[in-house]
Amino acid sequence: MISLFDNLPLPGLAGAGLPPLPAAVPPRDDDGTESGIPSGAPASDPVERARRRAAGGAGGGDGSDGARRPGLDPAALLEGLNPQQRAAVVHTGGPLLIVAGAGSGKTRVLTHRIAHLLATGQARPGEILAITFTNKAAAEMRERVGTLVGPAAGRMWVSTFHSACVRILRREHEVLGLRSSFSIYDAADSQRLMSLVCRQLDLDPKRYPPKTFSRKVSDLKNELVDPEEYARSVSESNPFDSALARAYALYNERLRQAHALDFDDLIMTTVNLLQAFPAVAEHYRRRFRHVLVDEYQDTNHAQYVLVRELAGVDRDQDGRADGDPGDLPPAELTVVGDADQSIYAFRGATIRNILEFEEDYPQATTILLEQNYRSTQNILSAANAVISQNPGRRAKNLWTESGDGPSIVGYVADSEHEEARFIAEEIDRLGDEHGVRPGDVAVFYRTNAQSRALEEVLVRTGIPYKVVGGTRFYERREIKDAVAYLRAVANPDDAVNLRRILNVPKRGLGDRAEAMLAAHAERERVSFGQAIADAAASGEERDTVPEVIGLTTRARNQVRAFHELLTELRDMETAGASPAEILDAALDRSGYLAELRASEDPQDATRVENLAELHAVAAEFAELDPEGGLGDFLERVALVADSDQIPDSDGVDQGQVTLMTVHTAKGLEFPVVFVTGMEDGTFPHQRSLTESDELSEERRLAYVALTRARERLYVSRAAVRTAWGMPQELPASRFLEDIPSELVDWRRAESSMETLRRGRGGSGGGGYGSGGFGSRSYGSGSYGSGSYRSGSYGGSGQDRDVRGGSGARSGPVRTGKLGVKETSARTGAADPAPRPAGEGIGLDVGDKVTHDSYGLGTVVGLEGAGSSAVAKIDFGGGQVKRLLLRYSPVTKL
DNA sequence: GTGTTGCATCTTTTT
DNA sequence: GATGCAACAC
Repeated sequence: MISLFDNLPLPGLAGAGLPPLPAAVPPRDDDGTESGIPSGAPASDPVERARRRAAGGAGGGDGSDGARRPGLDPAALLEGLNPQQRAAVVHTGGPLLIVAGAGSGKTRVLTHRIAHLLATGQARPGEILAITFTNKAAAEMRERVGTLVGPAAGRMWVSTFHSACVRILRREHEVLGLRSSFSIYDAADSQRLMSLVCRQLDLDPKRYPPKTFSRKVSDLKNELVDPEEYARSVSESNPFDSALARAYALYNERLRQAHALDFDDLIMTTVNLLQAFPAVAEHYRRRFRHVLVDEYQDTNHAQYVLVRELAGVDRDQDGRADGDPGDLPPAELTVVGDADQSIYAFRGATIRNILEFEEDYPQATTILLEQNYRSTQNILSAANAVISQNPGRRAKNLWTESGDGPSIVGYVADSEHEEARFIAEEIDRLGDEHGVRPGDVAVFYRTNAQSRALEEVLVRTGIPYKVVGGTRFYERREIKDAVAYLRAVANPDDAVNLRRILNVPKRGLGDRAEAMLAAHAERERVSFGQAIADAAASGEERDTVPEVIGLTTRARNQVRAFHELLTELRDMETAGASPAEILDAALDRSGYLAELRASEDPQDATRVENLAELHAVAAEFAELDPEGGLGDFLERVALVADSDQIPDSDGVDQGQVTLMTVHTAKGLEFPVVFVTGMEDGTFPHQRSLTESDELSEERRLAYVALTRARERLYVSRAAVRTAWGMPQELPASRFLEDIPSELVDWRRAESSMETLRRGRGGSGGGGYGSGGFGSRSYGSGSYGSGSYRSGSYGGSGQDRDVRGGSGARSGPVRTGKLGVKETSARTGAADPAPRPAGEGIGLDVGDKVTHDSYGLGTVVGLEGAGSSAVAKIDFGGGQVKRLLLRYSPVTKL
């Protein structure tokens, strides 16, 4: 009986450089025999494990099984580990929680733990499921385990939540009524579909924005709330909620008709599958005896349940109908995470999962990893100080043996351009004086839009750089168009993608034709793809096929041509053409490429290049995985992320400075890190200022940012930053003030404006008459190469003086660390005169105001309320400014 | 049916 | 400042 299990076919090892594709999943013995297997030996019994292997031999001729690999010595795997790490590696038995602070060697522990399980015979490679969040993390883990245990690592499942689910769903697609080449919709596709749905339901897009609905549906799916359940829970008197309930139901129906799953479905559907089909669940539980989850703090509810289902934790409670509860013990569960690095609550991650792990799993063991192997003590002390301000947090204190290191360098610029200039000069100087290569340097920002100013300066100074993230490759229009063609080829029912390309490039099939086809599909209860086929029917077929009414002859001819194109491409696929060849044909025969080439628009030239790159990706795919079909390629494309494109740090060349958001930076490290935009309103982000939960998340984000640095850490802010096309004045980030001042060497401690204000009678009362210094002070010319620049390179004595004065820095701008919400109306420089009681800001449209720099103006609009209130003020001469009242020196007259 | 213009919104963060 | 969408003109 046991051999049945042992003889599971092994996945091929083709495409060694690539993550295994779903096709590599071993077939399942699903005739029910499995459930009848008496479990003589609990999987966790090492002796039995070893015996099995010795007796049965490894299945499928895997002479390279890890345990036979010479040199895989359990004791050797423990060398160089500290006591806590070691405990985590050797732990056996119940669930294990590893609380791993930043830089504490988490991946090392995980990989060594896996290798140790194999070396001691506690597990065979095929029994291991390791789940990460990013493909990059998965690849790294696979590679590092590979170096420890050899090719046997190829038999483990090391993948992201999403791709693990796709692998499972692909195998089980029949049970779900899906074609195996089902489409995966990304956020943009989902929104498109939601727009169609909302239009069909006649919902006013102003009151019920499809985008909001799309996000809400995503949230619901992350909570495993299906449309029926949601409809039940919603009160009909609430128009928004009931509209949402209807939209959710129709949206899901449309997805199903299109044989498509959205991102959240991948998890939710897998959970549903495992819960609804005990035999399927049992198959995976038997297979995966060790489940390891990385970044556990970022799991959402659906992922949490998925882990429980896979590990078989809840078996006894929820329904093993076969009445054989003692059969299969739960898999051994290891989760690794750090609540302080949870930065994805906004998309449903719940920090609860890690905080309450011990309650969820009463037998759990917890191991804390606090020794940091990455950063200097100065950096860690700063990070600790910032994160310690978060309420309700489990105390944790990172420490290192590597010494204090250089001071953290702080810099206050007058504008984002000045900030960028400082960074560029500093990178230059570090290169000259300390041999720092551009590749050693990373610049972080809160939002992608901030990369612009940095890029401008880097281009000008000739420092090589690379922006990671931003508008992502697979979200570019031309790429989405091209991929839509491939999706439509692979999945003829994929309505969203068919509609996307129906008139791309232009073939005279506009809204009207599309509507007619959609109406036909609805009337005849067929898919949109079938409607196209019906319209294209000609000659004899015409009699057997319902007519698509309302199409002009011309439109019908165009639809026919479109349909023929798709048919040709599908024939190519059937004939075994590679994804690259199909892509080629699609772009060529549709005329898409020709249209771009003929275009005058310089942007279109870039588009052609991007398509060439996509083609290169497809060609490379075919090379590495010759067996891979169109579906495999599309799956790969659907599940890639930005962070996957981050170059590995150990390039031989000088490399490039890496620019990215803090979110993207998670899990990475750099010798030199610049954390930019440390302003209240930028980082922490504006939208987080009023919610303490969100503020906590911002703080964790700051913690992540600071702990990326190995040796040198820079924090900088700009007193004025252009956002929404308008300059805004922003005070120092509260996170800066949390950093103990003795750790920071302020190269420049306040902005020109702040210096002037202070000089003019300062923080107290009425120094805010009409502005004597105009907008000139924002320009780059008014200070620049003068005194402080040389100061910044000069002796540190002067720096110290500046730092000494930094206490005053927060004076005029923001008072203390009081709750923002309560004090916002009265804080800030904007308050020389008492404000009228009641409405916090006391401004109305039509009021006359003065502004310290812009002079006299009239309020022409008000937006937001409380601390985020913004006024649109016309200062004459076409100057209409949007000002965040809380921080703007505006006085009502 | 297509192209242009003006308007609104956008700036979190991602598998 | 950019992009996408809706309304309008051709």
